[in-house]
Amino acid sequence: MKQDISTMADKIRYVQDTLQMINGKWKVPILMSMYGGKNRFRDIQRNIPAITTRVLSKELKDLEANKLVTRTVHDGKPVSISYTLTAYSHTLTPVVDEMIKWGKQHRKGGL
Amino acid sequence: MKQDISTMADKIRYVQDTLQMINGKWKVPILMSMYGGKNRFRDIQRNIPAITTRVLSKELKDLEANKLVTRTVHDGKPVSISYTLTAYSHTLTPVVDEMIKWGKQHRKGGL
DNA sequence: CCGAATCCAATATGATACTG
DNA sequence: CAGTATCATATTGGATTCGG
Repeated sequence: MKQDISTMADKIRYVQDTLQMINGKWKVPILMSMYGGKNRFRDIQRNIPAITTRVLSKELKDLEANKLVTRTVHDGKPVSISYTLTAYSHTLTPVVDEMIKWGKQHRKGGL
Repeated sequence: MKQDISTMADKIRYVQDTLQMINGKWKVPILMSMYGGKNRFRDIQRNIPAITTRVLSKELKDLEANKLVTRTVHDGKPVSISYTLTAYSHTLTPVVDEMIKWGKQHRKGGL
């Protein structure tokens, strides 16, 4: 078995890289709400309490720029637009799952 | 084996709770840099590239308010002050470890 | 050394209204 | 429905200085 020879400074840099991808209050919740498949803007918004269209719009653009979501325009009358998670975004699942676990066990509001 | 019956809305709330504890660019790196034991302000600052005293001061207060770190004043001439992690802060280890792993595998700068 | 105080810039978030 | 535009506030981050 190999041991982890990363220095603490390395680890801090890794974490900072991760944080840059999912920074802010909204990105992880948005990704979570999209797990099902195709998602329309309005549906995502309904799934995230209290997010405004302005913020959601900006966050979706960030996520797209980071290759975590894909935006697709479906022609038709009227055109519909859907957002889907990329395969890449699924690599974040272990991180997100640990965050869910922690929040569940330690939330202040009680169970 | 029990299944997880949390709804997506629940999970989103859990994650939001977690995010509130570790929000921002600095809290997780600060916690990581403190793993060794007692830490003085100046040492923590040295471990986190580019953090200023103002930010570190504020973040340490937040972390203290959230019971993740303890501030101790050691009498003497001159007095010295140390920060240590609480037992509670160690419950975040799985989250932090996953963030390290992800950052290590996906960082843009290459290995 | 350990911060607090001050000043300021940059981002993030929010409320509301509006367009195609 | 899927956003954009505008305005306002809040939070964060940074530079510098200063006191115990």
